[in-house]
Amino acid sequence: MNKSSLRILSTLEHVGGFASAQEIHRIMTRDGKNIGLTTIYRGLQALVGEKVVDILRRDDGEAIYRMCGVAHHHHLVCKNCGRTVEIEGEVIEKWAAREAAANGFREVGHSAEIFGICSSC
Amino acid sequence: MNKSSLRILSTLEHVGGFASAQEIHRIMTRDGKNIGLTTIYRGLQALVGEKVVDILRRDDGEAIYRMCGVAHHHHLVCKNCGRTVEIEGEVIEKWAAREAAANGFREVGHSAEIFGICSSC
DNA sequence: TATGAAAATGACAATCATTTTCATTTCTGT
DNA sequence: ACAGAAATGAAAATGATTGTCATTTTCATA
Repeated sequence: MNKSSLRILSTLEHVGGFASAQEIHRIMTRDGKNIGLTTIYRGLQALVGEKVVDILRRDDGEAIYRMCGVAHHHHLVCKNCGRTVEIEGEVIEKWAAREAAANGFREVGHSAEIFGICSSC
Repeated sequence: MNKSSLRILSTLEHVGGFASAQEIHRIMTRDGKNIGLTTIYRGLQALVGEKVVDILRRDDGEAIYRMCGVAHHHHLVCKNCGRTVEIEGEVIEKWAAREAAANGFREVGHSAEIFGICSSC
């Protein structure tokens, strides 16, 4: 994690929600932080690689970034015996964020559950 | 719905899953169908407007299209005013199927909902 | 059949986000 | 201080998508 990545991360933290590379660059430039657009792209790539930052897409295809939150998990529940398995749901987080952004929603949360018949039943 | 839109739709039907505008153009050109890339883009836009075709994004941001199926949808709900938007949830279907299979579950169903504050609130 | 307005078409140029290149600068350890 | 490595950013390249505009097609009506 190098210095500009940290500066980018701090900007991302400051804006709160999502921001595109170009927006981040505009903001940092406006605020007197001196940084090149190229460096922003590289920094964001690095942060995404380190899973510190999430990337998703606006409707027009522009990539937007946000700090990774504490990704909450979901449940797989047996309709018959009630056995519950905790599962990973990163795709759901992205889906929720993307759909919400596409429709102009803020302060987004979601629920998702899978139910079926477990192998023992 | 004009003639080229129909030809595009038929191509899309033929390929089955998803295809980008460029891919559709490549396929139609290869198959001797004479059509310009611009017309493909316009036709796809029209089809999306008529809700005959769905648009989504590849990871690299390229737009891909498919015929609207009867794919069941999900809801994006405003916590404040209750406004509800129907949204696409193909990723959810896949996620549910994959996680269920990984854990040996059968007869799988799922629920997923996103909630937040809509742009008017 | 002829005609003219409106819609459709497609070649080409423009736009815009993102990536690549490459010369220069900044670090890092010795 | 010095060499080599990593980081930086300006500018050019890339690639998808959109805009422009002259030409062609469609189609209702005379």
